[in-house]
Amino acid sequence: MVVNAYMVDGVRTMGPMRMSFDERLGSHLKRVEQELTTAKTAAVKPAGLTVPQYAALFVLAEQPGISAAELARRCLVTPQTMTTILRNLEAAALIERTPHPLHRHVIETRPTPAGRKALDQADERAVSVERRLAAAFSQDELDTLRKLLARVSETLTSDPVLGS
Amino acid sequence: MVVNAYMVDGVRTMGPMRMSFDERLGSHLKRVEQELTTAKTAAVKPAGLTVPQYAALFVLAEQPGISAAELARRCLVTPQTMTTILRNLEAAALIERTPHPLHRHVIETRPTPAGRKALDQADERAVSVERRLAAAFSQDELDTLRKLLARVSETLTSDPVLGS
DNA sequence: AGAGATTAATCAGAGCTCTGATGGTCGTCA
DNA sequence: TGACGACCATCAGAGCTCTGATTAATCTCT
Repeated sequence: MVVNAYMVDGVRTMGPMRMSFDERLGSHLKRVEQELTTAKTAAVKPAGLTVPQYAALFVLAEQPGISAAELARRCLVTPQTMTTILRNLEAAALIERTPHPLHRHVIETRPTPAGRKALDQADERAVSVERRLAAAFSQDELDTLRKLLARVSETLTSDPVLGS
Repeated sequence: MVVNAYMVDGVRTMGPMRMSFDERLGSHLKRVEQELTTAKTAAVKPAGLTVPQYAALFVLAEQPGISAAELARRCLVTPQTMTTILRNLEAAALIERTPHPLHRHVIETRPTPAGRKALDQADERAVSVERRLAAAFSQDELDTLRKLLARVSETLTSDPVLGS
Protein backbone atom coordinates (compact mmCIF):
# COMPACT_ATOMS: atom_id res chain seq x y z
CA MET A 1 0.00 0.00 0.00
CA VAL A 2 1.38 3.34 -1.01
CA VAL A 3 1.15 6.06 1.55
CA ASN A 4 1.06 9.35 -0.22
CA ALA A 5 2.90 11.97 1.77
CA TYR A 6 1.14 14.69 -0.15
CA MET A 7 -2.38 13.37 0.16
CA VAL A 8 -4.39 16.52 0.22
CA ASP A 9 -8.04 15.78 0.64
CA GLY A 10 -9.99 12.74 1.66
CA VAL A 11 -13.23 14.56 2.38
CA ARG A 12 -16.27 13.38 0.49
CA THR A 13 -19.02 15.79 -0.29
CA MET A 14 -22.63 14.80 -0.49
CA GLY A 15 -23.87 14.43 -4.00
CA PRO A 16 -25.71 12.15 -6.36
CA MET A 17 -24.95 8.46 -5.84
CA ARG A 18 -23.30 7.46 -9.06
CA MET A 19 -22.55 4.10 -10.56
CA SER A 20 -19.00 3.31 -9.48
CA PHE A 21 -16.30 2.77 -12.04
CA ASP A 22 -15.89 -0.75 -10.79
CA GLU A 23 -19.45 -1.66 -11.68
CA ARG A 24 -18.94 -0.52 -15.22
CA LEU A 25 -17.97 -3.02 -17.83
CA GLY A 26 -16.32 -0.18 -19.68
CA SER A 27 -13.74 0.32 -16.94
CA HIS A 28 -12.65 -3.26 -17.06
CA LEU A 29 -12.51 -3.30 -20.81
CA LYS A 30 -10.55 -0.09 -20.89
CA ARG A 31 -8.00 -1.28 -18.37
CA VAL A 32 -7.48 -4.61 -20.08
CA GLU A 33 -7.20 -3.03 -23.50
CA GLN A 34 -4.70 -0.52 -22.19
CA GLU A 35 -2.56 -3.18 -20.55
CA LEU A 36 -2.61 -5.20 -23.72
CA THR A 37 -1.63 -2.18 -25.75
CA THR A 38 1.25 -1.53 -23.38
CA ALA A 39 2.46 -5.10 -23.75
CA LYS A 40 2.14 -5.00 -27.51
CA THR A 41 3.83 -1.63 -27.77
CA ALA A 42 6.80 -3.03 -25.89
CA ALA A 43 6.75 -6.11 -28.10
CA VAL A 44 6.91 -4.28 -31.42
CA LYS A 45 9.17 -1.45 -30.29
CA PRO A 46 12.46 -3.33 -30.87
CA ALA A 47 11.43 -3.58 -34.52
CA GLY A 48 11.06 0.19 -34.62
CA LEU A 49 7.28 0.01 -35.02
CA THR A 50 4.22 1.27 -33.22
CA VAL A 51 1.19 -0.97 -32.82
CA PRO A 52 -0.84 0.77 -35.56
CA GLN A 53 2.17 0.65 -37.88
CA TYR A 54 2.53 -3.05 -37.16
CA ALA A 55 -1.14 -3.65 -37.94
CA ALA A 56 -0.89 -1.74 -41.20
CA LEU A 57 2.26 -3.61 -42.28
CA PHE A 58 0.61 -6.87 -41.34
CA VAL A 59 -2.29 -6.28 -43.71
CA LEU A 60 -0.01 -4.86 -46.39
CA ALA A 61 2.19 -7.94 -46.32
CA GLU A 62 -0.82 -10.12 -47.08
CA GLN A 63 -2.36 -7.79 -49.62
CA PRO A 64 0.34 -5.67 -51.20
CA GLY A 65 -0.98 -2.90 -53.42
CA ILE A 66 -4.11 -2.37 -51.38
CA SER A 67 -5.52 1.18 -51.23
CA ALA A 68 -5.20 3.32 -48.13
CA ALA A 69 -8.97 3.40 -47.76
CA GLU A 70 -9.25 -0.37 -47.79
CA LEU A 71 -6.31 -0.64 -45.45
CA ALA A 72 -8.05 1.71 -43.05
CA ARG A 73 -11.15 -0.48 -43.04
CA ARG A 74 -9.14 -3.60 -42.26
CA CYS A 75 -7.28 -1.88 -39.46
CA LEU A 76 -10.46 -0.42 -38.00
CA VAL A 77 -9.37 3.19 -38.25
CA THR A 78 -10.54 6.14 -40.35
CA PRO A 79 -8.88 6.93 -43.68
CA GLN A 80 -7.49 10.11 -42.13
CA THR A 81 -5.84 8.14 -39.39
CA MET A 82 -4.40 5.73 -41.91
CA THR A 83 -2.96 8.67 -43.83
CA THR A 84 -1.06 9.64 -40.70
CA ILE A 85 0.20 6.11 -40.13
CA LEU A 86 1.28 5.70 -43.75
CA ARG A 87 3.06 9.03 -43.71
CA ASN A 88 5.24 7.82 -40.85
CA LEU A 89 5.81 4.42 -42.43
CA GLU A 90 6.82 6.03 -45.70
CA ALA A 91 9.17 8.44 -43.94
CA ALA A 92 10.83 5.40 -42.37
CA ALA A 93 11.10 3.77 -45.81
CA LEU A 94 9.06 0.79 -44.66
CA ILE A 95 6.46 1.18 -47.39
CA GLU A 96 6.34 2.46 -50.96
CA ARG A 97 3.41 4.27 -52.55
CA THR A 98 2.81 4.41 -56.28
CA PRO A 99 -0.17 5.50 -58.37
CA HIS A 100 -2.40 2.66 -59.53
CA PRO A 101 -1.78 1.90 -63.22
CA LEU A 102 -5.51 1.93 -64.08
CA HIS A 103 -7.20 4.08 -61.47
CA ARG A 104 -5.30 7.30 -61.23
CA HIS A 105 -6.90 8.44 -58.03
CA VAL A 106 -5.89 5.31 -56.17
CA ILE A 107 -2.44 4.97 -54.69
CA GLU A 108 -1.04 1.50 -54.22
CA THR A 109 0.90 0.86 -51.07
CA ARG A 110 3.42 -1.93 -50.64
CA PRO A 111 5.88 -2.87 -47.93
CA THR A 112 9.55 -2.45 -48.79
CA PRO A 113 12.02 -5.24 -47.97
CA ALA A 114 12.91 -3.28 -44.86
CA GLY A 115 9.20 -3.12 -44.03
CA ARG A 116 8.80 -6.86 -44.34
CA LYS A 117 11.83 -7.41 -42.19
CA ALA A 118 10.53 -5.12 -39.47
CA LEU A 119 7.16 -6.84 -39.67
CA ASP A 120 8.67 -10.30 -39.28
CA GLN A 121 10.63 -9.14 -36.28
CA ALA A 122 7.63 -7.46 -34.69
CA ASP A 123 5.22 -10.25 -35.50
CA GLU A 124 7.27 -12.87 -33.75
CA ARG A 125 7.17 -10.96 -30.50
CA ALA A 126 3.56 -9.84 -30.88
CA VAL A 127 2.42 -13.40 -31.45
CA SER A 128 4.34 -14.51 -28.41
CA VAL A 129 2.36 -12.03 -26.34
CA GLU A 130 -0.85 -13.49 -27.73
CA ARG A 131 0.29 -17.03 -27.06
CA ARG A 132 1.28 -16.32 -23.49
CA LEU A 133 -2.05 -14.65 -22.96
CA ALA A 134 -3.99 -17.53 -24.47
CA ALA A 135 -2.01 -19.96 -22.35
CA ALA A 136 -3.66 -18.55 -19.24
CA PHE A 137 -7.01 -19.93 -20.36
CA SER A 138 -8.53 -23.24 -21.33
CA GLN A 139 -10.01 -23.61 -24.78
CA ASP A 140 -13.49 -23.42 -23.29
CA GLU A 141 -12.66 -20.24 -21.49
CA LEU A 142 -11.25 -18.66 -24.62
CA ASP A 143 -14.39 -19.56 -26.53
CA THR A 144 -16.55 -18.14 -23.77
CA LEU A 145 -14.58 -14.93 -23.66
CA ARG A 146 -14.76 -14.51 -27.42
CA LYS A 147 -18.48 -15.13 -27.41
CA LEU A 148 -19.12 -12.67 -24.62
CA LEU A 149 -17.01 -10.02 -26.32
CA ALA A 150 -18.88 -10.65 -29.55
CA ARG A 151 -22.13 -10.07 -27.71
CA VAL A 152 -20.84 -6.82 -26.30
CA SER A 153 -19.96 -5.80 -29.82
CA GLU A 154 -23.36 -6.74 -31.19
CA THR A 155 -25.13 -4.90 -28.42
CA LEU A 156 -23.12 -1.77 -29.01
CA THR A 157 -23.47 -1.73 -32.76
CA SER A 158 -27.07 -2.88 -33.11
CA ASP A 159 -28.69 -0.77 -30.41
CA PRO A 160 -29.94 2.33 -32.22
CA VAL A 161 -29.48 4.41 -29.11
CA LEU A 162 -25.89 3.37 -28.62
CA GLY A 163 -23.92 2.67 -31.72
CA SER A 164 -24.21 3.33 -35.41
CA MET B 1 -21.38 -7.88 -48.82
CA VAL B 2 -19.81 -4.72 -50.07
CA VAL B 3 -18.37 -4.91 -53.56
CA ASN B 4 -15.65 -2.37 -53.83
CA ALA B 5 -15.65 -0.88 -57.29
CA TYR B 6 -12.10 0.26 -56.75
CA MET B 7 -10.71 -3.02 -55.50
CA VAL B 8 -7.21 -2.97 -56.81
CA ASP B 9 -5.43 -6.14 -55.88
CA GLY B 10 -6.56 -9.46 -54.57
CA VAL B 11 -3.32 -11.28 -55.26
CA ARG B 12 -1.73 -12.95 -52.28
CA THR B 13 1.99 -13.42 -52.16
CA MET B 14 3.59 -16.38 -50.52
CA GLY B 15 5.06 -15.60 -47.15
CA PRO B 16 5.24 -16.71 -43.55
CA MET B 17 1.96 -18.12 -42.25
CA ARG B 18 1.01 -15.66 -39.53
CA MET B 19 -1.52 -15.85 -36.75
CA SER B 20 -4.65 -14.24 -38.15
CA PHE B 21 -6.12 -11.18 -36.49
CA ASP B 22 -9.25 -13.13 -35.75
CA GLU B 23 -7.39 -15.64 -33.64
CA ARG B 24 -5.96 -12.88 -31.52
CA LEU B 25 -7.70 -11.92 -28.34
CA GLY B 26 -6.24 -8.47 -28.79
CA SER B 27 -8.25 -7.84 -31.94
CA HIS B 28 -11.51 -8.61 -30.23
CA LEU B 29 -10.64 -6.54 -27.21
CA LYS B 30 -9.57 -3.63 -29.36
CA ARG B 31 -12.71 -3.67 -31.43
CA VAL B 32 -15.01 -3.89 -28.44
CA GLU B 33 -13.16 -1.19 -26.58
CA GLN B 34 -13.29 1.06 -29.59
CA GLU B 35 -17.01 0.54 -30.08
CA LEU B 36 -17.62 1.26 -26.44
CA THR B 37 -15.54 4.40 -26.65
CA THR B 38 -17.54 5.51 -29.66
CA ALA B 39 -20.79 4.96 -27.79
CA LYS B 40 -19.53 6.77 -24.71
CA THR B 41 -18.12 9.63 -26.73
CA ALA B 42 -21.53 10.14 -28.28
CA ALA B 43 -23.14 9.89 -24.85
CA VAL B 44 -21.06 12.58 -23.17
CA LYS B 45 -20.79 14.87 -26.17
CA PRO B 46 -24.10 16.70 -25.58
CA ALA B 47 -22.68 17.76 -22.23
CA GLY B 48 -19.69 19.25 -24.05
CA LEU B 49 -17.28 16.70 -22.63
CA THR B 50 -14.87 14.11 -23.96
CA VAL B 51 -14.63 10.71 -22.29
CA PRO B 52 -11.37 11.50 -20.48
CA GLN B 53 -12.79 14.83 -19.33
CA TYR B 54 -15.85 13.02 -18.06
CA ALA B 55 -13.71 10.54 -16.16
CA ALA B 56 -11.66 13.32 -14.59
CA LEU B 57 -14.74 15.30 -13.55
CA PHE B 58 -16.26 12.14 -12.16
CA VAL B 59 -13.34 11.58 -9.80
CA LEU B 60 -13.08 15.28 -8.99
CA ALA B 61 -16.72 15.41 -7.97
CA GLU B 62 -16.15 12.68 -5.43
CA GLN B 63 -12.82 13.99 -4.20
CA PRO B 64 -12.63 17.72 -4.77
CA GLY B 65 -9.22 19.20 -4.05
CA ILE B 66 -7.35 16.12 -5.21
CA SER B 67 -3.93 16.66 -6.84
CA ALA B 68 -3.42 16.21 -10.55
CA ALA B 69 -1.01 13.36 -9.91
CA GLU B 70 -3.52 11.46 -7.80
CA LEU B 71 -6.23 12.19 -10.32
CA ALA B 72 -4.04 10.73 -13.06
CA ARG B 73 -3.61 7.52 -11.07
CA ARG B 74 -7.34 7.12 -10.59
CA CYS B 75 -8.05 7.74 -14.23
CA LEU B 76 -5.32 5.35 -15.36
CA VAL B 77 -3.38 7.92 -17.35
CA THR B 78 0.03 9.54 -16.91
CA PRO B 79 0.37 12.86 -15.09
CA GLN B 80 1.35 14.48 -18.38
CA THR B 81 -1.84 13.30 -19.99
CA MET B 82 -3.84 14.57 -17.06
CA THR B 83 -2.17 17.98 -17.45
CA THR B 84 -3.53 18.09 -20.98
CA ILE B 85 -7.02 17.09 -19.91
CA LEU B 86 -7.07 19.59 -17.05
CA ARG B 87 -5.84 22.36 -19.32
CA ASN B 88 -8.86 21.84 -21.54
CA LEU B 89 -11.26 21.55 -18.62
CA GLU B 90 -9.90 24.74 -17.11
CA ALA B 91 -10.15 26.56 -20.41
CA ALA B 92 -13.81 25.55 -20.50
CA ALA B 93 -14.25 26.84 -16.93
CA LEU B 94 -15.37 23.42 -15.74
CA ILE B 95 -12.69 23.18 -13.07
CA GLU B 96 -10.77 25.56 -10.83
CA ARG B 97 -7.18 25.12 -9.76
CA THR B 98 -5.72 26.76 -6.67
CA PRO B 99 -2.43 26.26 -4.81
CA HIS B 100 -2.66 24.00 -1.77
CA PRO B 101 -2.62 26.06 1.43
CA LEU B 102 0.08 23.91 3.05
CA HIS B 103 2.02 22.35 0.23
CA ARG B 104 2.93 25.04 -2.22
CA HIS B 105 3.93 22.68 -4.98
CA VAL B 106 0.59 20.92 -4.97
CA ILE B 107 -2.31 22.42 -6.88
CA GLU B 108 -5.81 21.60 -5.77
CA THR B 109 -8.35 21.00 -8.48
CA ARG B 110 -12.09 21.32 -8.00
CA PRO B 111 -15.07 21.22 -10.33
CA THR B 112 -16.91 24.49 -10.82
CA PRO B 113 -20.72 24.57 -10.64
CA ALA B 114 -20.70 24.43 -14.44
CA GLY B 115 -18.41 21.42 -14.22
CA ARG B 116 -20.76 19.60 -11.89
CA LYS B 117 -23.66 20.39 -14.12
CA ALA B 118 -21.88 19.05 -17.18
CA LEU B 119 -20.89 15.96 -15.23
CA ASP B 120 -24.46 15.27 -14.11
CA GLN B 121 -25.68 15.60 -17.65
CA ALA B 122 -22.95 13.37 -19.06
CA ASP B 123 -23.18 10.82 -16.29
CA GLU B 124 -26.84 10.17 -16.85
CA ARG B 125 -26.26 9.25 -20.46
CA ALA B 126 -23.03 7.36 -19.80
CA VAL B 127 -24.71 5.24 -17.17
CA SER B 128 -27.54 4.52 -19.54
CA VAL B 129 -25.02 3.13 -22.02
CA GLU B 130 -23.65 0.88 -19.29
CA ARG B 131 -27.11 -0.25 -18.26
CA ARG B 132 -28.17 -1.08 -21.80
CA LEU B 133 -24.98 -3.02 -22.23
CA ALA B 134 -25.42 -4.90 -19.00
CA ALA B 135 -28.99 -5.68 -19.95
CA ALA B 136 -27.74 -7.87 -22.79
CA PHE B 137 -26.28 -10.33 -20.29
CA SER B 138 -27.44 -12.43 -17.37
CA GLN B 139 -25.87 -11.84 -14.00
CA ASP B 140 -23.89 -15.04 -14.40
CA GLU B 141 -22.59 -13.96 -17.75
CA LEU B 142 -21.55 -10.58 -16.40
CA ASP B 143 -19.68 -12.25 -13.56
CA THR B 144 -17.99 -14.61 -15.98
CA LEU B 145 -16.96 -11.80 -18.27
CA ARG B 146 -15.58 -9.76 -15.41
CA LYS B 147 -13.62 -12.73 -14.11
CA LEU B 148 -12.17 -13.55 -17.49
CA LEU B 149 -11.18 -9.94 -18.06
CA ALA B 150 -9.58 -9.88 -14.63
CA ARG B 151 -7.56 -12.93 -15.57
CA VAL B 152 -6.40 -11.26 -18.75
CA SER B 153 -5.32 -8.31 -16.66
CA GLU B 154 -3.47 -10.47 -14.17
CA THR B 155 -1.73 -12.37 -16.92
CA LEU B 156 -0.61 -9.19 -18.60
CA THR B 157 0.64 -7.46 -15.50
CA SER B 158 2.19 -10.37 -13.67
CA ASP B 159 4.06 -12.01 -16.52
CA PRO B 160 7.57 -10.54 -16.36
CA VAL B 161 7.97 -10.90 -20.10
CA LEU B 162 4.80 -9.04 -20.90
CA GLY B 163 3.84 -6.33 -18.51
CA SER B 164 5.52 -4.25 -15.89
C1' DA C 1 -23.31 12.38 -72.88
C1' DG C 2 -24.38 14.31 -68.56
C1' DA C 3 -26.05 14.39 -63.50
C1' DG C 4 -25.62 12.58 -59.25
C1' DA C 5 -23.79 9.23 -56.04
C1' DT C 6 -19.83 6.95 -54.36
C1' DT C 7 -15.19 6.47 -53.37
C1' DA C 8 -10.22 7.92 -52.67
C1' DA C 9 -6.84 10.97 -50.78
C1' DT C 10 -5.65 14.40 -47.96
C1' DC C 11 -5.52 19.02 -45.35
C1' DA C 12 -6.92 21.34 -41.02
C1' DG C 13 -7.72 21.29 -36.36
C1' DA C 14 -8.67 19.45 -31.80
C1' DG C 15 -7.77 16.18 -28.31
C1' DC C 16 -5.61 12.19 -25.99
C1' DT C 17 -1.59 9.54 -25.07
C1' DC C 18 2.94 8.32 -24.36
C1' DT C 19 8.30 8.97 -23.31
C1' DG C 20 11.81 12.00 -21.85
C1' DA C 21 13.47 15.96 -19.41
C1' DT C 22 13.33 19.89 -16.07
C1' DG C 23 12.68 22.37 -11.95
C1' DG C 24 10.59 22.88 -7.63
C1' DT C 25 8.94 21.24 -2.97
C1' DC C 26 8.89 18.33 0.87
C1' DG C 27 10.21 14.57 4.09
C1' DT C 28 13.78 11.71 5.97
C1' DC C 29 17.93 10.61 7.83
C1' DA C 30 22.75 10.88 8.65
C1' DT D 1 21.80 21.34 8.78
C1' DG D 2 22.45 19.38 4.47
C1' DA D 3 22.21 15.58 1.16
C1' DC D 4 19.21 12.42 -0.79
C1' DG D 5 15.10 10.50 -2.40
C1' DA D 6 10.20 10.82 -3.39
C1' DC D 7 6.90 13.32 -5.40
C1' DC D 8 4.38 17.26 -7.94
C1' DA D 9 3.79 20.03 -12.04
C1' DT D 10 4.72 20.87 -16.53
C1' DC D 11 7.21 21.68 -21.11
C1' DA D 12 8.68 19.42 -25.46
C1' DG D 13 7.99 16.31 -28.96
C1' DA D 14 6.09 12.37 -31.38
C1' DG D 15 2.27 9.66 -32.68
C1' DC D 16 -2.58 8.15 -32.98
C1' DT D 17 -7.32 9.31 -33.29
C1' DC D 18 -11.35 11.61 -34.44
C1' DT D 19 -14.69 15.14 -37.06
C1' DG D 20 -15.21 18.21 -40.77
C1' DA D 21 -14.19 19.84 -45.29
C1' DT D 22 -12.15 19.79 -49.94
C1' DT D 23 -10.77 18.03 -54.44
C1' DA D 24 -10.65 14.71 -57.80
C1' DA D 25 -11.75 10.37 -60.11
C1' DT D 26 -14.91 6.79 -61.13
C1' DC D 27 -19.33 4.45 -61.54
C1' DT D 28 -24.31 4.29 -62.39
C1' DC D 29 -28.34 5.59 -64.29
C1' DT D 30 -31.13 8.33 -67.18
